[in-house]
Parts: sequence; C-alpha cells; structure tokens
Amino acid sequence: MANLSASTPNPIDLGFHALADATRRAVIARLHEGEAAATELAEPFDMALPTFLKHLKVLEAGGLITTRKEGRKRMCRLEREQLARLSGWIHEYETGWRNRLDRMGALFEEGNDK
Amino acid sequence: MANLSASTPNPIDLGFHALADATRRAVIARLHEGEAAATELAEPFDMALPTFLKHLKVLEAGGLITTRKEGRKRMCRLEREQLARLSGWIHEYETGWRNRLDRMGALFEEGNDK
DNA sequence: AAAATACTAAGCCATTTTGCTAAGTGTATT
DNA sequence: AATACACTTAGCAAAATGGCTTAGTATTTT
Repeated sequence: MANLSASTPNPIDLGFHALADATRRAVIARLHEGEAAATELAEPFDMALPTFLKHLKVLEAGGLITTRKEGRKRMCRLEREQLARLSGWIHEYETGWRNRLDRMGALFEEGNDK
Repeated sequence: MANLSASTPNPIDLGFHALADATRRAVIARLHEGEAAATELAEPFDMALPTFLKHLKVLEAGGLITTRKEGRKRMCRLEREQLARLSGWIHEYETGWRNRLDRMGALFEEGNDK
C-alpha cells in the first residue's frame, strides 16, 4: 500500500521540529517583543554562540523566523504566518467536530457577519 | 547567566516533537475520526510494524494519544487537551497583539512551560 | 591602522531518532 | 489443541541533533 508519509521533511515537519525545543521557543517569545540581532538573542542562554546560532538556523528552516544581514549584525524577526499555519493544523483536530464542511461553514459565517 | 532552556524534555517539547512527522500527523488525523487499534492505524503505512508502533509511542510520550489494552488489541485515542495546549502555546505569539492580561490568563489556565 | 564586535565555517563527539529484522508473549479463533 | 492474530522485546545500523572548540571573515569603532 502507498506510504502516506512523505520521505522528505516538509515545511510543517520543520516548523513543528523547530518548536520542539525550549531554547527555540524562548527565542520566539523574545521575538514577539520585536526584532533583535543574533547575539542579542543569544545572551540569556548558557551555550556557545555557534551552538545557539544553529538553533536560529533551525527556526529559519522551519519558517518561524526570517533573518537579514544589517552591517555585521544578523537581524531576526518572527514569521507569524508560519505560526498561524502550524496552530491552524492543530486546530483542525483540536475539537470533536469532525465535519470539515461544518468548520468551513462556521468560518464563512464568522467572516461574513463581523 | 542562567540557562533558560530546560535540560530535560518537557511535555511541550515532546508534544511538538510528536507533531514533527507526517506519519504521526496522519495518525492524529485518523484518530480524529474515532478510536482505533494499533494495527488498524498502521495499515496505510509502508513500514514495518515495530517501526510504526514506535511512532505511536512518540505520540503517547507527547501526550497526544492515550492507549489501553483491550484483549490482544491496543486501542488508541486522541488527546485533544494536549492539542489545545500546543496550539494555545503558538497562539500566544501568533498575532502582533501583545495583551498582557490575555497572556497572564492563558498562563494561569495552562500551567507553564519555560 | 589596530582592535573589538558579530558572526561564520569546519570538524569532532555523544546521544537520539528512525528505520530494519528476528524472535517471543499473550489472546482469540477454529 | 493448534493456529492465527496483535502486538512486544531486543538488537542493530544509518542519519540527524545538539553540544563543543578552534579558526576564520566582514564590519564597526577607536
């Protein structure tokens, strides 16, 4: 029978993987307050800088942050769209409602009357 | 400075880790339809049974499913509370709104993470 | 120009994860 | 009683993860 699981990791895999670590979640919490440079983000953590920067790369691979170079700094910002995509995936199964059409209907109505 | 990241994996780590795999997410989608036995769940996947059962263990460790023995079958059911906890964590950072009262309310209800 | 800052790259190591197979246990079914 | 079914345990191996160090490069700052 067909293998339903993808062989290569997709954006959802990478996104949830990025969230599966307390250090990385703390970075997300920090970036909620606004952009920050890599070293600035690293400061609260008791780990070597290259180690920490790997965490940032995991977050970036997971689409949870984007980064850009600004002089010698690497600025990081939160990607809320990916957070929405991930919590959206969960939300699909979070309640006992199992009728997809019901859900879409509910979303439709909500969008309409407000 | 104090190391903010926990050394031992906590329920949130384990929960997100469990979600970071397409096979396991497919199991969750299937369990959304109702309880099922392990072998029944394994059927669509092109992998050895012991391998698949490890995925179930990861889901269980992540609090996303609970299982019980029923005769020779191991029945599995979805744990929606944990799904809610995880999507709740994300939701905290998903929007630009940073309402502290909302945040404190959420922390109060869920217990904390970091 | 020299020094300090902020990464960046490379490589090593231990542990965990994810797959396999082969063999064993407990529970129906025939 | 024998067989089939549904796991379960154990052990192996490749690959990924998360940590380290050491040694660069590029960009301010002094």
